[in-house]
Amino acid sequence: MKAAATPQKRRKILPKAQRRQQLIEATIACIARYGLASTTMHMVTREAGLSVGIANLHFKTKENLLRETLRYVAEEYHKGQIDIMRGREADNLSNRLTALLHFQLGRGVTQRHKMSVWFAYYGEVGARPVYQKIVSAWDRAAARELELLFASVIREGGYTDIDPGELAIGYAALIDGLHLALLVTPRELTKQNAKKIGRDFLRRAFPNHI
Amino acid sequence: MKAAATPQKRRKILPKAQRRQQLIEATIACIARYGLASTTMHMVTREAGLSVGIANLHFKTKENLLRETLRYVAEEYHKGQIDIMRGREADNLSNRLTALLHFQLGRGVTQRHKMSVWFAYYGEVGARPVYQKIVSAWDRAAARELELLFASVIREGGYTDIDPGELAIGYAALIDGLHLALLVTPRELTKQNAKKIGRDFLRRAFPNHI
DNA sequence: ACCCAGAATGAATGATCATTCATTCTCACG
DNA sequence: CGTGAGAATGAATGATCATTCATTCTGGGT
Repeated sequence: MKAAATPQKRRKILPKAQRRQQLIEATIACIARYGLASTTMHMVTREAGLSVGIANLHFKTKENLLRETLRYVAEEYHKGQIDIMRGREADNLSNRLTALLHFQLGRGVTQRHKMSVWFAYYGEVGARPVYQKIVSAWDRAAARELELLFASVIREGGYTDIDPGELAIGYAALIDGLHLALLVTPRELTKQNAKKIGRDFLRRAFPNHI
Repeated sequence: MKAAATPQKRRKILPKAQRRQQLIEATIACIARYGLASTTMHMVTREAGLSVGIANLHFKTKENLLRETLRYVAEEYHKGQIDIMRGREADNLSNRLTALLHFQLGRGVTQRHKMSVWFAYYGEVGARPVYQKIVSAWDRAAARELELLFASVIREGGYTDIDPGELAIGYAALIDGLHLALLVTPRELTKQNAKKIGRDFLRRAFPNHI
């Protein structure tokens, strides 16, 4: 008697770029579920529905895979912000501020598994200079863009006594802190409320705009 | 010929509480230097100048040691805050706000290795419910205290249109975010500047006090 | 001075994991 | 339809690590 026929998954050959993407997404899923510390190559490749060896084929080492995954996540988040800040559709500065806030605290970004991945890497930044370099490069780019936006708002509103650079750092810190609060103490803070808190921050700085 | 005499460290017997403390501090040092993921029991016990077996003697497992270490770190930080907020010396509310800010962004708390440990654990919160419970318990306590302080300030200043609970969450988020910025992009933000940003936040909310 | 409860040690064990590579399989191309 | 370049596989390997426990050592009690 033969063993019960396992539905024999047929091997599929795909372009390199596609496999890399698939592995990066599996990595994100595993980090969100099990944490950066206990994510193994077996988990990642199983999650992707592939064999163990595949990881080595496309990314030389685990370290490489983790690095590329961070690059992907960082780019996704920061590019999203920058696109909104540079956006031409919302020429109105008030609308642009609001759109930014809604992106930063909206459904897409504040999904628990996305924030988990984000902070998992932040947690290793203190010990891994490579991660710090990747994150800080994107952070700098977003901070510059935010400073420009705030400078425009300050000019338009005739606000005095506000340094756009400092306000940008403060606003970015507030948003990061709200993400952390949503992750750590979700019971105490709804996304709705987080948005209101962000909006209040902007309103106290730019009362004529918000 | 005998081997070069290693200075033969004499075995020392100490009370349990003292050894536990010693191991927790060694754990903190290792996490700060190598990260939570790659900290091993050998590292920790070597850092403490003791043998490997000692860890199992005082903490049943590695998981226990890490949990107790988080408890220690969380308590240290949050108790420091709460003590200031409840402090009787500074009966003046303005002074109390300032003292709090100086503690939160001062030399003691913002040391790189302390923030590293803090965020290392935050990074695992998404995957380890135990960590979340420990951190969120302390967070809640500090948030309640901060809300009371802000409520007093609001009453004294006759500020309208401010919800003390929401402002407390916002302020706490800002401070967390500033810690993150100090850790990730220290080049872009001095502690001096972080304090100014925190102070500006309070000033915009409580203009008569700051 | 002696003893022994239990604190401390560290070599040994077994589990887990990243990485390798001989082999199998696919499919674009002639 | 046949073929070979190279994509994909997964059992095997060796390294690392948490945990164990037989043994050694210490110091308070007598």
